[in-house]
Order: sequence, then C-alpha cells, then structure tokens
Amino acid sequence: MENQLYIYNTLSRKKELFEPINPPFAGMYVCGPTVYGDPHLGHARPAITFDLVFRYLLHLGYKVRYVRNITDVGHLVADLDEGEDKIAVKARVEQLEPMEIAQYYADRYFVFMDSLNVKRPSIEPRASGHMIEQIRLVGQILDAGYAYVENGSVYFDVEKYNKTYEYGKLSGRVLDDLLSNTRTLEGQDEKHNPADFALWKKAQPEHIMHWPSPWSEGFPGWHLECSAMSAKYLGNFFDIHGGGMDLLFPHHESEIAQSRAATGHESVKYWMHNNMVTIQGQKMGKSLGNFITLEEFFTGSHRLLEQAFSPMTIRFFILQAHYRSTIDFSNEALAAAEKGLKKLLTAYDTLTKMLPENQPQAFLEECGGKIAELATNCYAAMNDDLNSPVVIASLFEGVRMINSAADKKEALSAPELQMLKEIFDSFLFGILGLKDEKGNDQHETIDGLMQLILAIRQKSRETKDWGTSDQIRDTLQKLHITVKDGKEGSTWTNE
RNA sequence: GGUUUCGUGGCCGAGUGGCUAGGCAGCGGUCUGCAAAACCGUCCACAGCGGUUCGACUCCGCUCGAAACCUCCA
Repeated sequence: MENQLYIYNTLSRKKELFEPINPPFAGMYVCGPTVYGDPHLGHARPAITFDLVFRYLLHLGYKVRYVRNITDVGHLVADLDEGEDKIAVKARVEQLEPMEIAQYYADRYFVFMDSLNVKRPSIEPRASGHMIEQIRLVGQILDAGYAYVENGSVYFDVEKYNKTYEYGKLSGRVLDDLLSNTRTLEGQDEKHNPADFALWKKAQPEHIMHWPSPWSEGFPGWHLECSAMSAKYLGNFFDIHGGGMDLLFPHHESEIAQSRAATGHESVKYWMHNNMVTIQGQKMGKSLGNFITLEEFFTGSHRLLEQAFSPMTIRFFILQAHYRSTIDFSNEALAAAEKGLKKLLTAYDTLTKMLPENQPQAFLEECGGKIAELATNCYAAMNDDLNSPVVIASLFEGVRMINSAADKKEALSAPELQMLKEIFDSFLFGILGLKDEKGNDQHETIDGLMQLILAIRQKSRETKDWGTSDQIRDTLQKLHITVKDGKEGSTWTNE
C-alpha cells in the first residue's frame, strides 16, 4: 500500500509531504515539561499528540529517534532580567534542593504519561545535564557576531540577526511591531533592544542554581536548552520539531534564531504545533489557575469533575479531536468519550470471539471491498496530517460491521474477520495507543461477584437449602477461594 | 493595537465547491420473560450580510462573536 504522509508545517502554513532528511531515519524533538508541578490535562495533549506521530512513523517503518527534554533549569517565572527560576522558587518555598524538586516532578510526569500509554521517547535529556553544550552554543553565537556580553550576561542581538536572516517568520511577527509593542520592564538596561533575549544570565547572589561560564557564574536562558540538546542528539538539521502552540513565540522563534545564528542554516525541516485544551472556552493553564491535574481526573477529586475519568478515556477524548484544533473540556464530552471507547473495545472483544481457531494470515485482496476500504480510509486519514478523529470514525464503521455480523445480519468471511482484527490491532491499539483497562478494575469486579455469591448462599442457608449452600462453598474451594462462616456472616479469602 | 486561528445540529467533534462524517444524547421500530446490549429507521447543522459560480456550509470581502500568542504556561 502506498503511504504518503502529509504533515502541516507551521513554518509554511501548509500540509507538506513528509520526506525525512536521511531515510529510513527520522528525528523528532519535542519540548517537554518544566518539572515544578504535577502534570495536568494540558501536558497530556502534546505528549499524546507526538506519541501519535511517534507511533505512526514507527508503523510506517521509519527508524525514529524521538527526543523530549525535561526542563529543570533556566525557565523563568517572569522576565529574564528579574525573573526567578521556577524550580528554584519552588525549592525555596519547600526547603528542598532544586534537584529534589525536579526529580520528584519528573518522576510524577513519567508515571502519569505511562498511565496514558504514552511511549517513552528514545532520549529524555535534562537541561541541567547539558551545561557544556549550552555554554558552547553561546560561544558559537558570540563568535558569529549575533550576541553581546553585558555585565556578565549574554544577550542575543535580534536586530542584527534580523538584518541577515528573518526574525519572526515562524510566528508571523514583524520585528518593528515587536519593538514598539514590547513592554518596558525594570532593569532591562543591559539589553540593547527590548526584543533581545538572554542566552546566559549572571546569577544574582540569592540565586541557588548557577554554573561557571566564561562570562559569569550564572545560568542559561530558557530557549537555549532546546537548541543545544536537539543539535547534540539529532544534528544541526533534523526532521520534526514539535510542541504546544503557546511555545511558538518567543520560544521556538528564538530557537530558530539561535541555531541559525550559530550554524548559518535552518535547523528544522517540519515544525508541528498542537493546539490548547480549553476549559469553558479559556486555555487551561497554570497562570489562570483553572487547570485540572491528571491525578484529579483519574480520581475524580476536583470540584469541576462529576466523576473520575480513566487514563484511556482522557487519551480517547484527546484523540477524538484533531491535534491542531482546540479541545474544550466538559464532563459531558468526557462521558461521551468514555462510552464511545467502551463501544469500540466491546466490539473488539466480540470480534475476537467470532474468530475461528488457527486462522491463517489474511490478505486484503481476498477480503470484501468494504474491509479494504476501511483500511484505506484509516491510512488516508492518518496520512492527512494525523487525522485521528477520522480514523476513529472509520473504526466505528468497523464496529457496526462486527456487531451486525454478530447479530447474523451481515455476513463476514473468516478472512474478513481476521483482517478486521488486524485493522483494529494496528490502528486502535498500535497507532492510537488505546488499550483495554478492564484489568484495572478486575479487583473491584471480583469483590462485587463474591458479595453477590455470598448473598445468594446466605439465602439458601436461611432456607436450610444445604445442597445449594455446600455446592457454592465446594465449587469456590476448587477455585482456591475459601469461605468461612462466622457469627457476623460469611467471609472469603483467596490464596 | 499587532500576529495566528476559529465560529458546524441538544453536547463533543470531522470534512467537502454539487454525493452519509463519527460519537454521546433524543425519538420510532426489531429482538427480549423484564432490562441491558445490539441492529434498523429517524429528528436536530454549517454565526450574519454581500460577492464569485450553473451550484457554497466549503472560495472572496465585510460585520458580529470567541480564543491563543505578543510577559511564565503544554
């Protein structure tokens, strides 16, 4: 089957044919979290979006190196000139080592991403572990003449860069507008120009995170880490750079400028950006205080939540929207997602039960046109800029076929059933990365079952129906479940 | 104010210049001891006003409304 993947490139604002620089290899860099708080629904979106890209590229047979960073230094609370490092602030408040904070929240991030069935990237580098690379990059930019040192800090000279190259082409901004619109802030005297940004900041005495450098004891600017680490692991020109749309400016714009100033050429072929999660029409974010953490979703412990929503419900909810659309949170929408996903998984179970034993390999050609069409539709949707909602719609078409066949209202041949299973295995589980969570509440189910069984047995004992009562106890014993009758009723243990 | 984007039925969400999106909810059937599930059928759309066109929800313009970014946020 011919697979021509098109992805939307933010740089050109068009869908472009994906042609890796060095096939069959594909390199992808995605901006990861700043680890100073629990992951929320907003973090799930890019993680799942680029997990989808990762999984699909792997499915197509590319050898993918996926790098997603952990920001544990350099990301400031306010403006660089007087801002404080987020991690450092949290460390001071909680009386902990900064690295303790970073470690704690990075671990939490990994656990929650695992539960969302997000595959671990190939490399997850940390900014604090790449000081040498970052300092070297600052040196390169200085040597190229696109930065200047002022009082121990190094700033990127945006105006000079803009004379040779073009600053703002990713976000569509014009430098003159930026200059006139940039707010005047205290202590920006060091900058020659308000649009300039810091590559290296000299640490103030109260700062607890700092490293030695040729210019001062200090710390790197936020944009620097991604340029330095992507170049280290993917080279100076790589395929895909991803992240949230909110990072377009200034973060990605500045990354482009840094890399280009240092090397003289473009660093990224395709820029991909996922849209935001909104809540009541507003972006869900830290600054607005309207975010719901993933833990709160899983336990239902947030005042806006009417129930708990499982990781797969969250994943399905996110995949039901195209990644470049905003997605609005609501209890109703999530409940609908929960039911829809259940319908898909139940149909898959039904399908598995209908399959004959030892079914040989099926081939699309021998299947009916409708199954082949289904597979074609799934590929076409994925190839059209990762259109997961259309893939899901196609799978629901498969659900209808399966259920109709189970109802004996529509005939499906054995190869057709087998092919259908392969489509579900590839798309529902492999590419969309969904899975059946039934195992998770098995314990709950067994508890409920046992309560029911014991209640029925209790009734039979009350009517002195010892035959039934003993049959239940003996049968359970064979399943290694021991029933003990006490004064307060019966209890059970499972060896 | 600038940049980017969006406005689809009760809710969520795709898509296309003429041909069913899909899910959830509703309604009417089939099935069923009852219920559930499933299946079949069905109702409810394309912000407004102009323009281009044989034909626009889809292209263009304007109006109204919303969001993100321009300061940290995925």
